[in-house]
Amino acid sequence: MSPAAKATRKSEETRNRILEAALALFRKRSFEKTTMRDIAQESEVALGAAYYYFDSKDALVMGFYERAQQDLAPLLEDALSKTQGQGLEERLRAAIDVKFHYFAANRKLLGALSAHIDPQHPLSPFSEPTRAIRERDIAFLSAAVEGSKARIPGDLKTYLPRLLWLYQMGLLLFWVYDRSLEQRRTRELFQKSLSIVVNLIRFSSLPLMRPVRKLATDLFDVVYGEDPPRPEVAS
Amino acid sequence: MSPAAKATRKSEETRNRILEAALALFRKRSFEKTTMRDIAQESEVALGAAYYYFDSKDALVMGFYERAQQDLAPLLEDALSKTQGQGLEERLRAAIDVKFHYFAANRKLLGALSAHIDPQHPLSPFSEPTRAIRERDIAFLSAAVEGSKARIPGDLKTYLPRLLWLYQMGLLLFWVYDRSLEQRRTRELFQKSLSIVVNLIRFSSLPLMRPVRKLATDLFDVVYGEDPPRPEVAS
DNA sequence: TGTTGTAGTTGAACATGTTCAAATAAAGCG
DNA sequence: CGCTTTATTTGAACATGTTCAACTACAACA
Repeated sequence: MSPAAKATRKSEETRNRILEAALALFRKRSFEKTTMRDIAQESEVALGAAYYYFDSKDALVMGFYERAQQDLAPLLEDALSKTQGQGLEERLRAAIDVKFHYFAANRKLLGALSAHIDPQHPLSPFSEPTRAIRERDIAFLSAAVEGSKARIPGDLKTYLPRLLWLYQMGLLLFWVYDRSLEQRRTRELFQKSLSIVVNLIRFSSLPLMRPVRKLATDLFDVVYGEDPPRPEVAS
Repeated sequence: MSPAAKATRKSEETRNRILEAALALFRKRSFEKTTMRDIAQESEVALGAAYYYFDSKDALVMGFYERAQQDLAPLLEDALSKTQGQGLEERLRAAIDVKFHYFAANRKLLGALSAHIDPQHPLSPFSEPTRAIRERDIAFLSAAVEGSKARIPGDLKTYLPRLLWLYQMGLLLFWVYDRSLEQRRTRELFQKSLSIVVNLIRFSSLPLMRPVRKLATDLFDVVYGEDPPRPEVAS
């Protein structure tokens, strides 16, 4: 191995060690109660070094999110290929179940990631920094629809994946803060709501529902409309 | 005036002075960029005194919220009495408009109040500390429905106000983060969505829609279900 | 091999929300 | 009034996220 490659690897190892230590502490003690000094100590680097690898405490959570997305990709592909050609409900359930499983050990930690509504906040599920992750996620829901038996009218095609992403996001959010035993309520909500969602899609896909679809998609366009050029931000 | 009353008044004045200074600074410079030291200086008290009157920086926002609710009550009553007996759409529009108007000067500040999804966070719109305010708010929506021409089926009666509160909350939230010029998008959303909401209520109130209503209310019960007794919290 | 530049590392210093023991003022009471 | 208790005020001290100038290690290169 070239010396340069060795250095790169060492640097990556350090970065990884810091991230691991951080996530372990976050899980053990919650995001809020873990200090950057704790993380530095646990990963045996100086405080400043942690900031050399991660811009902020939030960036560590972002690191978790990115890794999650990487881990999830093959799992989701697997779930979707196993349900290829089945009903939309089965495919959506399979995809969303993958996430519940994957995040089960980090349920609380997920809260740090989604605690902010403000689209300007880096960790918000609606922020610019999380855009790439969000879009890859939406692509999976798109694939779930595509590979199912469901026939979706053309005027819904572009909207449905984002709507389903919102639905799934709501479920995960509810789950994160679900204080019932073993998150029983989330399970019940998932079960009941998914069937309703799928029936709603089926029903709204009837040809005579076209005007209703128009109402919904118009509304969606207002919400998702592009923001105007931002005013200069003093830096 | 008795000395005790005088003291009470003086204390109230100090508290008020701190709150005013805080809100003025929040408006001028945003919640985040205002420090407690700024507030203390502006209101001419020591840093510690600010904490004597307000438990935390967040508590100042809570103070704003409480005052807003007090100010809003007569305005809402007025709006509702003026639209007595009119359609649900008019009454809801009137009520929600009152809020947009009232909060217009504090739109950004409202963000500090609603930035947190976590129901455990004191400032979350779903938290225990904001419960009283929330319930008074829901009561107004209840009154808006009651005094309108709309006939609501019995099985929806208890749910509708809370659903409308969620709707209104969503609108306000969208507004807070709406970066379009003069919040044009929020206005458009309000306009279009309100009509859809009212039509949805009308439609779902048809006798033959009873099973659909049952689906919806069951779902709602899962979401709003009581949490089990909380585990002891180490203090 | 010596030089130089880059990547990585360090801990002190800073800003800011919050706490707290001590000081002061005011109220109540005999 | 003098004493006691309570309310208010003070600013130093603390915890923690973040920045930064200085230092070290090491690779590349003449």
